Amino acid sequence: MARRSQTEMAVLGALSMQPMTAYALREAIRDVLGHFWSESFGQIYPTLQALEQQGHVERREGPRAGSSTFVITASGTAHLHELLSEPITTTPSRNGLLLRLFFGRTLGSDRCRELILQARADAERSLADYEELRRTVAVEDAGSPDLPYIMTTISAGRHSAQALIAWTEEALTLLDGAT
Amino acid sequence: MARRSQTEMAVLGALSMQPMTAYALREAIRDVLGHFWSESFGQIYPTLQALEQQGHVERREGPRAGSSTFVITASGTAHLHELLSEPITTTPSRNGLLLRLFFGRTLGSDRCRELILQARADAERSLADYEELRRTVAVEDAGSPDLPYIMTTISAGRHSAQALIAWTEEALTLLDGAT
DNA sequence: CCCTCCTTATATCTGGCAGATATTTCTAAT
DNA sequence: ATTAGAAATATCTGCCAGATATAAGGAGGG
Repeated sequence: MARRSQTEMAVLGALSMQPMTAYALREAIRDVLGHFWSESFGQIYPTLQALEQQGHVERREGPRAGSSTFVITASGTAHLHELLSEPITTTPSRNGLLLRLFFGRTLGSDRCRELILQARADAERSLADYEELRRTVAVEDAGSPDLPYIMTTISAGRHSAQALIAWTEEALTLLDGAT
Repeated sequence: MARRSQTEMAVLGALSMQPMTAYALREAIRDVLGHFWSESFGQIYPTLQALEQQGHVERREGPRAGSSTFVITASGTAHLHELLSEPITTTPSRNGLLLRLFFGRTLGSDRCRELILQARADAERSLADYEELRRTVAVEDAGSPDLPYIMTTISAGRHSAQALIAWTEEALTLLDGAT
C-alpha cells in the first residue's frame, strides 16, 4: 500500500471548518489540533499545491498582495471523508524519556530521578491546560454538534496526563533502591 | 542546534548489552525496546557505518561469510553516555484516532464508536502483554542492577494502556447523544 | 514622518526516518 | 537433493520536521 500523505487529512479537515491562508492553516492546526497533531510549512505548502492540482481546494485572492486563501471544494470534502475512513496508520512511537530510563544505569540514577520529576512537572502543567481547555470549549462551542467529538479528544489528553503523573510516582518508588 | 541522530543512541545502547550483527540489532530493538522505540534497517546500516568511522563501534568477523558483528568501543560507551545526557527531543505526536474523532461529525458517529471499540480492544491486549512482560522480566532479570530501570519502562506502558481503556469508556459516554 | 520591530506570509532545503524491496547465504525439513 | 524459510546485508522512495531566507504590512516610538 502506497503510504498516504497524512498531511492532506489534517489540511482538508482544517479547511472544512473555514477557508484560510497556508500560514493561518498552520496556526490553526497548531492551536486547535496541537494536542494530538502537528504540521510543518515544509509539508503544508507542497500539500496545498497537490490538493489544488487534484481540484480538492481552490486558490482565492488572499488578504494581501501575493497572498492566497484556500477554499475546500465539494470533491475536497468527499476526499476528506475518504481519508478519514482509511485505516489508521500508526507511526512508531519514540519515547526519549523511556529510552534513557531503560539505559538508566549508564545514565545514573540521579539523572533518572531528575528526568522523572521533570516529566511530572510537565504533565501537571499539561493536565491544568486540558482542564482549562475543557471549560473554555464547553462554553464557546456549547450546542455545537461538534462538541462531543472535540470533548473526546480533550478527554484523551486529560487521561494521558493523569496516567503520566501516576506513573512518575510509581517510577520514583521503583528507583528508590537503585544506584 | 543540529539535529542529532536518535538512532545512534538506541544502537549504542543495544550494543552496550552485547555485540550483535545489524540484523540482530534490529531484532533486539524491536523485541526489547519495542514498547517505546523502533528502528528500521534504512537507519541502522548507515548509522553503524558512521559509528564505525567515528570509532564508536568496531566491526568483527560475523557468524557467517560476509557477515559482521559490531562491538561497542570505550569511546562508544562514552558517546552513549553523552547522548543519553542530552536534552530529550520530543517528536511531535500524530494521533490518527484523535484526528478522526475531532472530525467525527464528517466521519459519522457509528464509525467513531467502532474506532473507539477497536482502540479499547487493542489497549486491553496491550495491557495483558505488559502484565505478562512484568512477570517474565521480574523472574529473568531478578537481582540485575538494570531491573528497576527496566521496570519503570514497563510500568509506563501499563499506565498508558490503562489510561487508554478508561478513556474509551468516557469517550463512548460522550458520544452517546451524538449523531 | 521615519525607523524599527513584530507579525503575517510564502517558499525552499537539508537531513532524519520508515517501509518496501532486492538479493544472498545458511539451515532445516521433506 | 530439493525446497522453504530464516538470517543477513543493503538500497531507494517518499514522508516529514525544523531551519532558514525573504518580504510585506502594521504598530509604536522618537
